[in-house]
Amino acid sequence: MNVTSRGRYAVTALLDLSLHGCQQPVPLADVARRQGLSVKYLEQIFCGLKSRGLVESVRGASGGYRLCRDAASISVAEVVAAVEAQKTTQDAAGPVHQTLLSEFWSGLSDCMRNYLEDASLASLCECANSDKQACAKPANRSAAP
Amino acid sequence: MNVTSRGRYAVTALLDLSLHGCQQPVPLADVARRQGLSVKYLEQIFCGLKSRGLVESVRGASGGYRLCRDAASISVAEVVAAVEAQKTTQDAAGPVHQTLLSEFWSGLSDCMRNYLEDASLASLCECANSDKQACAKPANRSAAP
DNA sequence: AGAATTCCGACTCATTCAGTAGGAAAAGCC
DNA sequence: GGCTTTTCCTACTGAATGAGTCGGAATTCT
Repeated sequence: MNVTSRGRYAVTALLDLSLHGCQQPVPLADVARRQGLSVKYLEQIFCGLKSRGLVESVRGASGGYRLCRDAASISVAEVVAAVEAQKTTQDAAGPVHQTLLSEFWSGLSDCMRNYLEDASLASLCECANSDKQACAKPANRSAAP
Repeated sequence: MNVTSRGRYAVTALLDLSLHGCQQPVPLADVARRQGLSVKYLEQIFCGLKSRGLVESVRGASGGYRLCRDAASISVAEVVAAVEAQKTTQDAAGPVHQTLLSEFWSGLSDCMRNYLEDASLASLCECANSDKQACAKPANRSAAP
């Protein structure tokens, strides 16, 4: 179990998607502009997201991405796992040198997983809206180099 | 918050220390032999452990390392932090791109920290002894390839 | 004096992270 | 039908980090 910035970006991007995609697909260019990321990097991330069935894509002009399921039913754990899984699926029973401690360490993973499973995209949206409506505003965000 | 294999080795090594060091210091060569690690690598790890006041050293022949405090008062969190801190102290408020999510991610760190703070070296020792007396017995442990 | 240890600092090697780049295929729009 | 917008695919780069090695100096016991 490991969370890198790629995983955090994935959550950010999906949050953006769920806030802005009311039904029609959202192009990555929009997400990129709003969140200050590169389209190319987002493509990579969404590749993993799609292969895990979290989003679906519409190709061609006026295409983009859309959540496959309700935002309330998508946990952060799933999102992170989707993009983390692209590279390696470690975290198995791997390095044997300490069988007696392996339970303890896998307990740590479980602990993290639980935390991430308890949060859904929808619940984060609510937080975002009440705390500070950071990314809810499509306007007033010019390209700042 | 991040746990690498260095942190896991540190816990392993201190566990070994607390099982075998009854009062006199334990040389790293012994730990290395029992746990299948290199002395050089252990030196590096114990450097961090010592600077955080978890162990004390005795130099020269028949020297070695000894726990500074009772095994029950040393949490795994401390051990991990000690060797993790050697390299970088990241995990601060760093990458700003998502202020709204930063609380959520730092909550994850807290979650991990709590888990690691709840376990002491002593408690792990007990586990080791009851589950399977892996390293508690100085005898009947020949080098099994 | 000699052996056993910790101590110190540099060094290597592989992997992973983060991000870029270029172009091909698909689909809407005029 | 051609143009544009988009996803898709695959490779590449560059920096950081992790894991571990190595050689030798300082210290202290026997």
